[in-house]
Amino acid sequence: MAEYSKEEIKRIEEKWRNTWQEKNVYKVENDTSKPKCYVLDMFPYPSGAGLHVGHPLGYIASDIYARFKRLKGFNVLHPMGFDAFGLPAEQYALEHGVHPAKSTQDNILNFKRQLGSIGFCYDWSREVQTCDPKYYKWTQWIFLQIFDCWFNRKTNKAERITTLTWIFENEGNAEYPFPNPKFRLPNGESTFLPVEWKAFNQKQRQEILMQYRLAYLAYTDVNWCEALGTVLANDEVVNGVSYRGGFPVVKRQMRQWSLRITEYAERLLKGLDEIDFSDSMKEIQRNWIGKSVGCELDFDVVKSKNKIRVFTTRPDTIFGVDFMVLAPEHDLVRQITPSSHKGEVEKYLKYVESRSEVERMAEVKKVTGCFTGAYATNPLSGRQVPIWISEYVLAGYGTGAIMGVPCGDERDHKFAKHFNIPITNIIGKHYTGEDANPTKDAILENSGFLNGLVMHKAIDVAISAIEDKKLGKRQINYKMRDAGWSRQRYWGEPFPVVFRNDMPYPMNDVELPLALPNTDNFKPSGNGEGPLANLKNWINFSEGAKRDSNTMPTHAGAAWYFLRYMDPHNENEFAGKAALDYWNQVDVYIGGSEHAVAHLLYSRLWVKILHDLGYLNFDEPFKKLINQGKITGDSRFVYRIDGSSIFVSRGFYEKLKDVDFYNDQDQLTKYAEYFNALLPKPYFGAGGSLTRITLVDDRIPEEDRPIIKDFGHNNLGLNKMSELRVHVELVSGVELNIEALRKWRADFSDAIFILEDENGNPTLDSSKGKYITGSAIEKMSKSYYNVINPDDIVTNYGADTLRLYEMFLGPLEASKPWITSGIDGCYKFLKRFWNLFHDNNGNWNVSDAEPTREEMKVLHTTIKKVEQD
RNA sequence: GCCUAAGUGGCGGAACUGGUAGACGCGCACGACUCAAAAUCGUGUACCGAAAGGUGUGCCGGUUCGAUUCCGGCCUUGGGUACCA
Repeated sequence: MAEYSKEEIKRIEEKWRNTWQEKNVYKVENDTSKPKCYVLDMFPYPSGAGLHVGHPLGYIASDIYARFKRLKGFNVLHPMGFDAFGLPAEQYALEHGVHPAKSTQDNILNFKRQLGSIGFCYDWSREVQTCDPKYYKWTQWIFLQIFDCWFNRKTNKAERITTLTWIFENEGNAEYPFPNPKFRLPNGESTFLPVEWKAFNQKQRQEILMQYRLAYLAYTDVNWCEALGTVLANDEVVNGVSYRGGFPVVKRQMRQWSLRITEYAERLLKGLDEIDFSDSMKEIQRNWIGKSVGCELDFDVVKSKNKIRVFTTRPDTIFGVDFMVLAPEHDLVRQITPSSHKGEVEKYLKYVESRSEVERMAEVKKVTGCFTGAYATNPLSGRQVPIWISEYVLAGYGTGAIMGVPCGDERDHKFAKHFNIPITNIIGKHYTGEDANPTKDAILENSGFLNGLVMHKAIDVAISAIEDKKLGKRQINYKMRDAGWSRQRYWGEPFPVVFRNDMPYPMNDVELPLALPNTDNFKPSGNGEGPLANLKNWINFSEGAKRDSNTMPTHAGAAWYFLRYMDPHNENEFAGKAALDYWNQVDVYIGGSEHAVAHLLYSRLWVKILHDLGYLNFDEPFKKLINQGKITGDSRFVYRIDGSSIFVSRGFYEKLKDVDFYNDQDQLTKYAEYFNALLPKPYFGAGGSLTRITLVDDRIPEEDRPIIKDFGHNNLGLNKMSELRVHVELVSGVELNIEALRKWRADFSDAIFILEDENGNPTLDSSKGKYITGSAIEKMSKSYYNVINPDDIVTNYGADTLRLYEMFLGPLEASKPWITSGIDGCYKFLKRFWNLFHDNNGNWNVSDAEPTREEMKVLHTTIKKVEQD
């Protein structure tokens, strides 16, 4: 066959890319009689690093599917765009003084060039960029729709605020309690009558409505990250440090926008049953929502009118309550503490306050607490139990108070043991006295009217009794919190509201977009306000009117971009009704599992709200989700003897690493002699006395010779070895290219490499032996020298080889290593395929002869198989 | 700990609803072409065994005429998650 050089590959691919572009072959129309298919990739954040081979994996899969569906007669929407707002561009601006708009555009151009070279069939005329004012106009508009609605728990959907004001004018709010049960009117009440509503002034009404709005302002505990100068969402905080950068995060109160996603907890949970996500993905979302069913009940505080309300999923264990625990932040702590215990309690509260989030996270197992001196009465048994406070009880979950059942709950058990609180056993031999047993299968003992019942059956009996006696009620709790929606950042969507008299009012549709003002000052203004606060004229744009100095999180633009693709140039609506109805749900959505909680939940939420408001006739955005696996890197290691510049091949490393370097003198002597036999002069040997052993470099004159390492044990100078990563491109397979390595890093230029020959013997002669490297599969990272850039593959082998090989690596969903050795196979495969239709000179060569029955059979079997696969 | 996915040759991985285990590729070996190498093409390649034959899908057991596939128990690895009462 004709061989194609790199230049020819480039020429051919360029030619067809240009042809496709000129002829608009991938342009998609909205009005067509064809059935639709919507194949979507998670749009990328255009980072400065460009694409690596992991990025295109999902894009290639979706591209193949889109192409297939198109050939099968579907009208396929297969767009691409950019999630272009975000923190990295802003940080880059701070460090390099480049405006985020500029660096973002540069990065987008680079991404588009890279995507283009892989030959994707996107309809680029539908491209969206979340930082484009024409786009974020509608992000702001949708935000205002969310601001303008509330969740009606009776109809189980979002409704316009006007329906709520009508209710307040006619019925008051008795039937529609505040979503936050702790909220009180200035008079201390939680309900009001229509006459009271009418008497409220404008600001008071707005404050009450704010309690119901699905996008609302409130003073909330937020994750404040000093280093980033911003607030982070819960899912941007991992183990008490920031997801990006790993900086410490502390709690802080700020007036923030939030989305009342908790109102949708149940619908978000139920919706999972209707959509085709992987089990693990659904499970992650379920865990995040964290539904638990149980009951709330009140314990009377002895010699006081106070009641402590607890939430429990195990009311069956109520007779096993040996103590109560309040969160340190609980409102009642100071009220119930008698003066005799005030000192102790205040001391403990101080201690808790001093504990950072990081410390609390790191020392989860540490038991701390303090007795308040007060007692509570068990409403069912009448028994009095001590009330403690402890940081293991969280203020933010349930009621911020628990009933301690040490025989059944591990944490309660540890607490009781630590503070010597007597433990009541209600589960007989299921409790050994050593560990708590959370079983539901035990027969209850010492449990009054529940005696003799199996625990899982007693749960319902106990709840019924509690409800009958009006001690409490059945209750469902969710772990999920409302979503913090303010960011103290520059590079995001401004909030389209105007503050008058400290309350926000929506801007008119015609005033949108509220453009992000231009500035060169991206520094956070400190004390919680974002860079926009530096622009005094913009913030205080007119008398008595202020703008919000925060911007929205990147999730905002990403929460609805899949809708904009349907009608990307519409200037009157976020997308036209006809387009929305036609394209409907995304049929296949491909992207990484790292967006499991944030992006997917917020997208689902926005779609549900827009559905409730009548804009969409579907209430789940993604019919099917496929999570492509990560492509991991394939790193290469060399083994350096510590403190020297001698590298041993892997075979010796494997043998030596198990040797006891301090005690196994015989083995070490063997290897030292073994290596010494090769080296220009003896290198390994006694570098000191028998008691003090040092490693020295014999090439340095003795008087200047520094002690490189002092081991104190073996006297051979043969020390432990370290693994060093070398660039994967310096290695073919596992054989190191030594000359390339010497050039790669100057400090390796004089290194000695002990090679291994076929029999595993050491040699320095490169014609007799090889340096074999170690290898490991780990994440692709610049610092691991294992990053593969798809551009290089396209240049050397062409786009088709890259595409084929990425699909060939293994199942789309599995994470798998990028091992370059296999790419030749795909290249050869394509060449052989090409040769089927071309002669030796590269000319098209097929026969027009009538196919035989046998040939037709093969053809159709193949078609069928390809289609099914 | 809990949830979840997975474990098959030297390697990446096939095998759809229980029906010939190892497709395809890498690697390796041999052969053809070549003065030679590369490229290309062909043949072989799960393991043990000279062969006949036997053994094999993480381990132990079960259901079945038949199990990589279903059931029970265990081991290992990846991912998620955790003072959530």
